Parts: sequence; C-alpha cells; structure tokens
Amino acid sequence: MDSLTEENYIKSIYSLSQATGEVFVSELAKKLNIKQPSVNSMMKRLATKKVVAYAPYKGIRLTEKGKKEALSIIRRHRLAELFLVKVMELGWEEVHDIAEQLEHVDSKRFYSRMDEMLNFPKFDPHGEPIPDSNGKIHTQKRTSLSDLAEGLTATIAAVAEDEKSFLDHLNAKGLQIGDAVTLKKREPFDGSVTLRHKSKKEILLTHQVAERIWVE
Amino acid sequence: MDSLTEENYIKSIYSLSQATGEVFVSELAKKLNIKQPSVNSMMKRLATKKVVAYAPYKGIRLTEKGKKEALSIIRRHRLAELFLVKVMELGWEEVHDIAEQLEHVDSKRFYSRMDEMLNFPKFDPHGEPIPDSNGKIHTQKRTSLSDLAEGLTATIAAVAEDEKSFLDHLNAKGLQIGDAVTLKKREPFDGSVTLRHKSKKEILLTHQVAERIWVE
DNA sequence: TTAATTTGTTAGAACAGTCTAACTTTTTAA
DNA sequence: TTAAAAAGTTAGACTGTTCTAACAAATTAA
Ligand SMILES: [Mn+2]
Ligand SMILES: [Mn+2]
Ligand SMILES: [Mn+2]
Ligand SMILES: [Mn+2]
Repeated sequence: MDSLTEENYIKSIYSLSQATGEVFVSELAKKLNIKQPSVNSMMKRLATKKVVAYAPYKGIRLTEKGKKEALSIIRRHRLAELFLVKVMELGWEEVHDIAEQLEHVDSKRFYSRMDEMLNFPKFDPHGEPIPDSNGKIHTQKRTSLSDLAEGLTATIAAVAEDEKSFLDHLNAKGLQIGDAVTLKKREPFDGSVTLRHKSKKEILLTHQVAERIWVE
Repeated sequence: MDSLTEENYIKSIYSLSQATGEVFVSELAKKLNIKQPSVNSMMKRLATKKVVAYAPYKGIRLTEKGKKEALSIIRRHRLAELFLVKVMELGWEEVHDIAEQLEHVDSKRFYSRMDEMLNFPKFDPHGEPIPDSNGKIHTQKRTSLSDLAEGLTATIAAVAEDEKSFLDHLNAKGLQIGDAVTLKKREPFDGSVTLRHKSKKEILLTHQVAERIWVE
C-alpha cells in the first residue's frame, strides 16, 4: 500500500494536525527533519493518492482515507510499545524507537496476536489511547500538570512525549503513569512546580517538563 | 549500516554459497527475483563496501565481514521465528514471512530480550541452528529422509524450507519436528516414500517433499 | 503600506534500486 | 573445434526520496 516513508509522513501529518485539522509544510519539514521542497513534492504525491487534500500555499489535511491509515499506523505503534513493555519487559523509555520500526511490519496476524495477548488494551505505556481495529480512538480532554491548581492532588494519566531523554528524566525523578501527585507550589517566576509524591520526597519539575505530563 | 535491500542480498549470498563458497549472478538473480544487471550493479556496490569479493565473470563470495553480517541477519531471523512460535503462539508455517521483516529491525535490546525469554535457544522452529551472538553456528551433517534406508526409524530434525506452502503440506500430513518415522517403502520409480508414524497412519511423501526433510 | 521576513514552490541534481536492450565472455554441445 | 546457449556486463532509462539554489507568495513589522 504505502511505503515506510509515506507512512511516516502520514503519521506526522496526523499528529501535527490534531489541534486545527491542518499542518503547514514548514511544520512537517521541521518534524521530519526534511527540507521543505521534499515535503512539498511528497504532498503532491500523497494528494494524487487521495491521502491528503492539498492546494498550493494552503494547509495540508488528511482525507478520510488518510485518517484511517494514520490511525492504523498509530494503533500498530502503540500496541507494539505496550507489547514490548508488558510481554518483553522493556522499560517505557526504550520502546518508542523499536516501535517506530515495528509499526511498519505488514502482518495482520502479528498485531492480532499482540492484541489478544494484551487482552485488547486501551492505552499504551505512555498513557496514550490505542485506536481499535476499526480506527476508533478515545480522545479525552486532558489537564496538564502545569495547569493543576496549588494544593490539589491528581493522578498521572499520560505523558505527551515518549522520547527516551524525556522518560529518562521522569525515571530519575521517580514518576510513573498512575502515580498520585499533589501540587505543593508553583513558582510564578518560571512556572516550575514542586510536587508531593508517594515516594515521600518532594519533586521539582520545570514548566517544560510539567506541561508534558497529563493528569486527571 | 546496510540497507534492508543490502541485507537481503547478503542473506541470499550466504545461503546460496553454503555448498561451494560462491554464488553466481544468475543464481542470485533467480533467488531474489531480480534481473541480472541489477544484481551485477549491487555486487559492485557490496564489493566497494568490502562485503563481497567480486571479479567480473567470477563467482561472488562473502568476505569475513560479509559472513559476519549474514550470520547476524540469520540469527535475528531465526530468533524472531522461534519467538513468534514460542511466545506469540503462531504456527511454524506462518512465522517465516513475519521474520523476513523483523530480521531488519535495528535494536540490540529487542533481540537480547528475545534471546533471554527463549533461554538462549539453539534451534529455530524449523530445526535450523541459531547462530550465537558472536556468529558461531552449529552445522551438523544431515541425512535427508529421501536417503534413509528401508526399515530404519529416524527422528525428524529439521526441514530445508520454511515457506508456508511446504509447511502447510507437512501439517496436512501430520508431520512435525521431533516425530519418529519409520521408512516402510521407497518406490524405485519416482522415489516417493511410505512412512509409519506415531499417528499410526501410513504417510506417503513424494521425493520432492522427502528430500526436504532432515532426519537423524 | 511598503519592506523585511517567513513560507512555499519550481527547477534541476543526486543516490538507491530497479529495469530493458544490446553486447561480450564463457560454457556446452554438436 | 566451431556454433549455439547460457551467463555476465554496459549503457541508458525510470521511480522514489531527498537535496540545493533560485524565485514567488503570504505574512509581519516598521
Ligand atoms: Mn511512541
Ligand atoms: Mn507511546
Ligand atoms: Mn525463515
Ligand atoms: Mn526457519
């Protein structure tokens, strides 16, 4: 169907267009580390394949077909991540890079067995929802830890990033999905927050980190 | 290091050159379903990469570096096949195609976890030896079922092919690795053999099938 | 509202990997 | 030992994916 390269474009278009429904060539180029003219010519190609709707100088948007393909890739990625954590006992910080490769494996059986073994899971190791095999995905409105009111307690539901360096940082701070945290203090100057955590220790996070943690 | 395409060439060169130490462009072209000129230009490329030794009109042979790479790919392929059978409970007939993709996954961790989970296995689901992480491989001399003397009993140790259609055929006949079979009769006309098997049934195999079954 | 900046496009090149057509070398068989 | 067949090579082309250089459009700021 699509090449690995095309799949990676589709996935990025999906995630970058979440908010407004469209992405710009410049954003995609930055995300994929590819120059703008390359993105431009790929958009022409994906447009002829009816995966994106694209008019010169206008934003890029996925067609229904494109959305379906994006969700299918995201499903494979997240199922793979969870499989790597739950079945293969890898750390949540090391699975993303492997899943980037596994998501391109073309085999219904491989993924349906994962799904069965994991008992049809709803969330990946980073708290992100796993689209079902029909492409349905649970999108809940989320509160960032950087917006939690002082004094309130909440549970870490997900992280907005699954890059190793970020998760290594959370590991070092001792934070995991499911942990309850109480927001003790927010510094008005730089937005950094101090948390109370089950570890009994106080944890200090910069704004940059706190805003990537979703709580509920 | 190498592209997926290069890895596939290297793997094929390794298996086709097993017997004599070299392969010819025509053999490689047939195996890979690629035209001879394409193989020719790839050989030039692999030669500059010091993966093969290649002189015009001479056979192709892997360098030490090339052999090491081949064994590493074969290791990944066979580990993946066994993982798919033992951990993911797929059938031995459906794992080869998936392993053809998984073998190209670039992740030491992924494979070392498989190795651990499988307890450092020595053979894949088709009875083929799995090279160790240093590239050492157990090569035993094998007897083909088509050469077994009449009246003798032997154990199925491996199959020479792991294509789905062949294994589906063995499944239909009820044959598996580890099964004891007694050679009741060999037809001189076409080399087909009749076996006695634990299933109590007599099994008839054509020469074409029997010669792909290794016994010991 | 003009000028600077940012964003996007076109043109043209390059590399990986493949092909067909045409030619050469080697092997096989008459 | 020559002629036919098989195997291998070269030349040239094409697709996919990417790049740089140059230019055009849209946006932002003076
Ligand atoms: Mn991920
Ligand atoms: Mn994730
Ligand atoms: Mn195989
Ligand atoms: Mn095998």
